[in-house]
Amino acid sequence: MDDLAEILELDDAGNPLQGRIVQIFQVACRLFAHRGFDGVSMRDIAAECGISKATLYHYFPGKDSILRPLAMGTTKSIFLHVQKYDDPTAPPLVRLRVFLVESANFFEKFRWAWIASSTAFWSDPKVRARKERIAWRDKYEQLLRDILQAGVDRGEIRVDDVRLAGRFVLSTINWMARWFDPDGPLTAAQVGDQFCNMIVNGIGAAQRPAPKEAVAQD
Amino acid sequence: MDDLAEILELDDAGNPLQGRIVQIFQVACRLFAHRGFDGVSMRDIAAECGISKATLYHYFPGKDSILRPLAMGTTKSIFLHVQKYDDPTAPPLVRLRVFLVESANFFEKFRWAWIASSTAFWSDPKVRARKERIAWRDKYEQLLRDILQAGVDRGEIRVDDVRLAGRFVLSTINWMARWFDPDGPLTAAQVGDQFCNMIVNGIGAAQRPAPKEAVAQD
DNA sequence: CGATACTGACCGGACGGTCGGTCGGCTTTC
DNA sequence: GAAAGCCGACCGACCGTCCGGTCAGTATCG
Repeated sequence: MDDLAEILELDDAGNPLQGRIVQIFQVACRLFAHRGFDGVSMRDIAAECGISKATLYHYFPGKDSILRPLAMGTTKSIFLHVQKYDDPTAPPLVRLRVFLVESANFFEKFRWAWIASSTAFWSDPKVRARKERIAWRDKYEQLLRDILQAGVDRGEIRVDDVRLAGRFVLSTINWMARWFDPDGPLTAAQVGDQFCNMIVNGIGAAQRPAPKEAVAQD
Repeated sequence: MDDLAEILELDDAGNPLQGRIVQIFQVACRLFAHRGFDGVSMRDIAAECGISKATLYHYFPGKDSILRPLAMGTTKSIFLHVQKYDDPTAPPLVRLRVFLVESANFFEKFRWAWIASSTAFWSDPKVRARKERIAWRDKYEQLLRDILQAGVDRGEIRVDDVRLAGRFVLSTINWMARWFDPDGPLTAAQVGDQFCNMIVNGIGAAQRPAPKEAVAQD
């Protein structure tokens, strides 16, 4: 189960979140991930938590206010997580690998929150906490672009369009939410690592060294 | 506007679909793509078509029966479309490029149907015409894997795991639905083409020839 | 005692879906 | 050729259900 307390904001007084609130977040984001925001009713959440719907409203003023911290916390935390592991002085290809592997690690650890958060983004383009959330998302994407640009500047990465290349890289991570099976043979980090190999070296076999030699492995 | 008549099944008598039915499909899939299946009511669809809700039910027995042919038609048609352009005797790297570019072309032409269809798949994993639809989806993915495997067998593609590589390739196409702007500077086909460059050659600049030389260009 | 956790009953409204019926155009019949 | 029969397109009104959300009240606890 995702340890959501790590990625959720503290309450107004700065105290850690109460158990019941964390439970509601956990239940809600698991349900949102499976059935989508509109497919989950407040009754469902309350029942799954073993409390009445009125009690749910005792803790949350509305349905949106359950989703918003989830989406916000996830979007903000993945940036902070990846940034924490990024060493701007390291070789760009190493930074790129760290970016991918740590994004995958975050995805695996907070899988339900990630999925709930991305479907939320998708299902409702109008009002749900867009601005601040998009700002964090942009920082995340910008970090990737910075890495790519650094690689281009150093002559270690060759792309025509850094923005397009950034979307190319993010596609592979973002789409994992649709098919990744935690019980499958590979961990998310292993998938991120292999994706990085393909991103950096390509899958073509034209005259070039074997993938292992092209970039540092851990 | 998507020309949905191309990808939708004919009626029971084999006649082309009536204008009103096509209109309903077009309106519905545009709305589904924007707000999600659950975010669109039958009233919305009827109002957008300029008819009453009762008339809508005159043509369709239920809400699901609007979505199902859309999702089915899209999933089936993209396979048929890509297969039509695939030449199994061509070099695998050329076939891969055709696969990507034609997938992108299909996406651009039937953008709303594609998006509506993929959100539908997502929002409800239970009953909505799963079996047959998944069968077409599998054929589409299998065609890509066949291309990759052919490349591996000929020594023109180097991957550890064809299935994982297939997901890698599909990620880039599937995620386009989330960011592609038809009014942007690139056509979908151009994006697919550039993605193919990155997939085949990688973005690393390690000692290897320039992308243009590594694979045939049209 | 007051504050907090909690509840069942309830509300207005939107949902998917149904029903009885109107209307204009096309056949059929004499 | 016109009356009769028919049919598909269409509509307003309505149904039961479930939604998000509210509220008065109770149990518990420091």
